[in-house]
Amino acid sequence: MEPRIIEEACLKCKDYCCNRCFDDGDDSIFDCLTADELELLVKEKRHVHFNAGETILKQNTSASHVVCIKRGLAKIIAEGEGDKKLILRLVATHSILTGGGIFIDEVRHFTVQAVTEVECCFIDSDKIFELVSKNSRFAFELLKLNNRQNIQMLNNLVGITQKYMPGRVSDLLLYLKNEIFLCNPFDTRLSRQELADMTGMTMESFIRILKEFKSSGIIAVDGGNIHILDEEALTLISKKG
Amino acid sequence: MEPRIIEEACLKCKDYCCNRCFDDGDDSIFDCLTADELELLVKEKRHVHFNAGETILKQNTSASHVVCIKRGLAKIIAEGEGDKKLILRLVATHSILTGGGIFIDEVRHFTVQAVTEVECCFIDSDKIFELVSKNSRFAFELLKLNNRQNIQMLNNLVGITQKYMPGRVSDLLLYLKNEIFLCNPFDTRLSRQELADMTGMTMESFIRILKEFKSSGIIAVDGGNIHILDEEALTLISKKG
DNA sequence: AATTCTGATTGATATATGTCAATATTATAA
DNA sequence: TTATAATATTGACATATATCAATCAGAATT
Repeated sequence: MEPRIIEEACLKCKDYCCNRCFDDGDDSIFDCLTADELELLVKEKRHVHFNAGETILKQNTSASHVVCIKRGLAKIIAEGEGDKKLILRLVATHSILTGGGIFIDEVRHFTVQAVTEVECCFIDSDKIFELVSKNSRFAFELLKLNNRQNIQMLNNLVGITQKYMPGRVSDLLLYLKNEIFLCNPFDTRLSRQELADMTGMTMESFIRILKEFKSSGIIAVDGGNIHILDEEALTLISKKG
Repeated sequence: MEPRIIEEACLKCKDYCCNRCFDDGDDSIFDCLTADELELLVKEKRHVHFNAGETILKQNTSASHVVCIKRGLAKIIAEGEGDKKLILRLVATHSILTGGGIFIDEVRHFTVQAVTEVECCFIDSDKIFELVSKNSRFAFELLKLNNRQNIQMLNNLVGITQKYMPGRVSDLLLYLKNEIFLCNPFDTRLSRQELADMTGMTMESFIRILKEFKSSGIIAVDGGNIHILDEEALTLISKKG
């Protein structure tokens, strides 16, 4: 992949941003843009740094920007009535947050909070709209992104409503390993409370299941560091509910 | 809105199809199409009739078509392991089903089943793809549709995970009145089992909550016919969880 | 080292919800 | 109409999960 004009522009604005910054894993949603379009997108973007724990986007505020996570890990939280929260998913390096409803009501339907230090870019939603109407391949990519999130949430919904706690914890552990950290002994960087909030259960209950798994020899746990020893067992537990 | 060429074509194929057939409530997703594009879309569409109970689309089959509901009521079901099912939402006259993952894996992630008699059109997905790349306004409309479903599912997820049964039943009743049937004493056409499947709870539990509401004077129930007497009370119960 | 503090763990108990079985009601067929 | 099945309702009971309180471990501070 040859470097693009945009790299130059980014060097100019001294935030080390490049097209990799907009790479969503295997195939970037921004790959289909021309140099000019990419330039348009990035020209007035703002590069922002967050410390762990800081709120990047807040639920119920107006969704005027799209955020690209350049480095770090963040959690997406749906806040319910009275403290109750559900962590929908994590977003890692090279993810794009189109936000809850930028195409509908321009209101964010969830909060995004930094888990580690996070480097990200804020891009004006208008720019995205402009590109959607200019470049249909880009629109297609956005549809794919949206679709993917839709399916993930569907699976989440079905899992949480139909499975017992061990099944849900299994799903979480497999998700962390296979989709977020991509390595086996992985360091979650998340508290027990946060992990529990990803499964829709209490911290205490979560800990109990984790303990069961540990004493069954399915996993090894040391603080936030989790090692999956028997992935097959987890898959099985996930299936049977 | 002046009639379009397509009406003529439809009279020809004798299924009374017209551009209204693609009207998604207030603003049609197909409004932005030119006559030629609409023609392309509808030319090879097939009009299909389903009896109540019949399966319109089946989960895990390939998503080669998009379906427009022209008349009737259908339910969208996420099938889990072993009989377990969750009814995600209902789709009524003038809805469009882009299907689970037409933009990703071309696999359907849910089943759609007719509740009443249903008249609908099957349109080739390829046609949709073609239009997305030809007409960016259409792509934008699809993004909106997708986004709306995403938000609805998010609210559903939060509700089901964070609310007690009375709150969930309240949500369901308000949904049925305000978003599906749009009138107050409404005839659900759904069995108690199906209603329960929309809230992620057991039929027996659902019936008990319904009975409580009835004896509190919040609703009146006669078979499938439900009359909301005190909507404020339901809203309150929904809020407090 | 002692002290505080925060997060993790464990235990005892409460409760929301599910399960199972019995009965009532309505729909369907003969 | 009677007979038969399907669905709805109710009750008694089981259990998954939450709640509350206590203890423990490690980090941070003094």
